[in-house]
Amino acid sequence: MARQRITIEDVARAAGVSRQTVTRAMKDMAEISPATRQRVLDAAEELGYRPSRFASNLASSQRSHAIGLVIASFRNPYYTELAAEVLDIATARGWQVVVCSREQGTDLELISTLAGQVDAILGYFVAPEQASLASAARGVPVVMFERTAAVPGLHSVDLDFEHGIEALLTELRNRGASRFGLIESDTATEPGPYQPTERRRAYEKLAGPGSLDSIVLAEESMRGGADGFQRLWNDSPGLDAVLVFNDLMAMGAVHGAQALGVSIPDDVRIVGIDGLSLGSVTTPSLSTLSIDRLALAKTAAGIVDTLLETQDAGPHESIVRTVTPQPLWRESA
Amino acid sequence: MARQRITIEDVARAAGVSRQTVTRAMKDMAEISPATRQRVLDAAEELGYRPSRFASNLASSQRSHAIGLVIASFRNPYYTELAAEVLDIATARGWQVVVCSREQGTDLELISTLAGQVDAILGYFVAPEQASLASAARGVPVVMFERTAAVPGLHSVDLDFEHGIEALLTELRNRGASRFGLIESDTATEPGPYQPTERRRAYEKLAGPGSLDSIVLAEESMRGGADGFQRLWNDSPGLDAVLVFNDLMAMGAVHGAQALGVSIPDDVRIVGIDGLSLGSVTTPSLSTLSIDRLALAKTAAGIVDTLLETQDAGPHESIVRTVTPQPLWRESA
DNA sequence: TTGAAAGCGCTAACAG
DNA sequence: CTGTTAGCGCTTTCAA
Repeated sequence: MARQRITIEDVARAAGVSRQTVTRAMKDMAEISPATRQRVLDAAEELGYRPSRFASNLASSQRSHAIGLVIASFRNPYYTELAAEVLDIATARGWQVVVCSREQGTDLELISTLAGQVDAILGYFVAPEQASLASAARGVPVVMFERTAAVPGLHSVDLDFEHGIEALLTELRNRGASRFGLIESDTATEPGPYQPTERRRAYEKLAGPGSLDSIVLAEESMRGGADGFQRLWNDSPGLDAVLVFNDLMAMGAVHGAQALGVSIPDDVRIVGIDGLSLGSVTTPSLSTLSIDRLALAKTAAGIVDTLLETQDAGPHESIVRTVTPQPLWRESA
Repeated sequence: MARQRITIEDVARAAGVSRQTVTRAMKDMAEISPATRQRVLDAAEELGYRPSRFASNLASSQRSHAIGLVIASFRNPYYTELAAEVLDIATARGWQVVVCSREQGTDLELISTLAGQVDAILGYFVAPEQASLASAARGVPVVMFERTAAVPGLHSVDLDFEHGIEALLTELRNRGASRFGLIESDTATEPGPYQPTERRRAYEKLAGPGSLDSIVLAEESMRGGADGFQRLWNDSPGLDAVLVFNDLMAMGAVHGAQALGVSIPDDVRIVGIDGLSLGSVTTPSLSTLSIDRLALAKTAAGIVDTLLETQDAGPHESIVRTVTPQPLWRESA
């Protein structure tokens, strides 16, 4: 037979008082005599009483807010630093944050689980099927990073890669580069057919026909970057600049190049995307298209503010905001 | 005037059905006609209805579990990798995880807030006053990392630095080192008087009188490590081995040494603590006392399992388990 | 200073 | 297939 949970009722009985008196004792309220207070506390401790967080939240009027955050991985500092920013902002607002990584389930599973626990969901989703995401969220607003929201109930903080990459290419050309390569992530899309990322599309569009010489897919890790660079270098001699999907892979690419005896930035310029602080302490330090994670977090939080305020007014049209990455020139390019 | 929350009652009224029928529609239950189902769903969408997670969790018998995790920082991969392990394990058990960093509040504040939201708390705490931690937790069990629990309601996963550091020193001596230095964290203790960390105590005890030549305090970051090394090197000529509080600082120390033209490991051996995977891709790669984060996470989860099972049987004596770090020899030592 | 009553919003067990 | 009746465990009036 399963032991029943110990409730406030049990404590009240044990201490010979009413439930209300137990509440008074537990919450250090004023109107209670020290004697009964102590008696109740002892009884509670004796029984191992622990208030139900669901019951107390239900009964009390001042609701607590919680948001869910889904990052792609805990093994990439970009995401953990973003999580740090989100946590700071959430803390300032008194929100709890439930953090998950996309490695723990499919988008739909994660959203569906979180929807039962939080008031809003932020995160990185693949989102090929936005309608199903929205329905999995059962009315809980979802703010997606780097995926333009197109159905009600979903919202987004987009990244304007076109302008960022344009600035990058212009300066790269000024510095004498003319033959560009790209190392692209092979896992940035859901299981299923590979789809070019927005980074790639922006790059292809801007590099112009002929000037973008070669593209390889690689695993989204440092090792993948090293490997990708070596394939690229072998397949496409004469490259003088390589853009890499993210900084982690770019740091790997630098390693891969060094292992081949290729000098950076003399033989080839390497540029990442993200703006990790780690990139400033490598040798050479990493040039990159920097994404302002604080701005991302703030923007997302602002959307949630709006949504939470109007949450009783019916369904909400998509809110779409944009953050523009900025080139950050260091030594590798 | 504040708008009231939209409840299941409102939806029922709007759709002209009972509350129970609304539940049936929302949860895709069997016994309902497609027509009314759709009508209810439409009404719910129209009103922007979102079920209260507190009410539904209270009412349904199958409770959901959540744990809180407090890490020291999101800027140190050691902690985020630990978080990744904890998340994996929690996910496998169907637990939600609320993550916080110690930068967001004092130990007491964090514990007190989390106590209202979760069923157990894991984390890094300074814990000079264990009794107050326990009382802030209001009966919610707390599992501390690297702090031996000494009062009921608190539990711990300790690290056995003595054995780990002993192995480290023995091998370092075999390799010819004899004059040791230590770069210690200045922030590993709560605001207040500095207290030597367990790492330092173990090191001092084992290095023996006279063989431990110099100790500096430095900020717990890469920059702090670089700075610490330079002070140490200037103040204490003749050192041939330096142990550093953690890998991040050790990587900084390596940089600091290189900036001074000091060769590693020829002029001085540098050893970190943590076992970050990042340490394998630096130049030179970092030797370290590796802490098995998966083991830490598993051990903590095991304690929580025990606690959750017996949660109705009264208060719980402290459970204390230990994990022993292992030397990991790479190039820097 | 304490107790009794009335919900919070939802789900579960029954009836119909 | 649908509605009614009870709670879940706690907090909040309001009396006493």
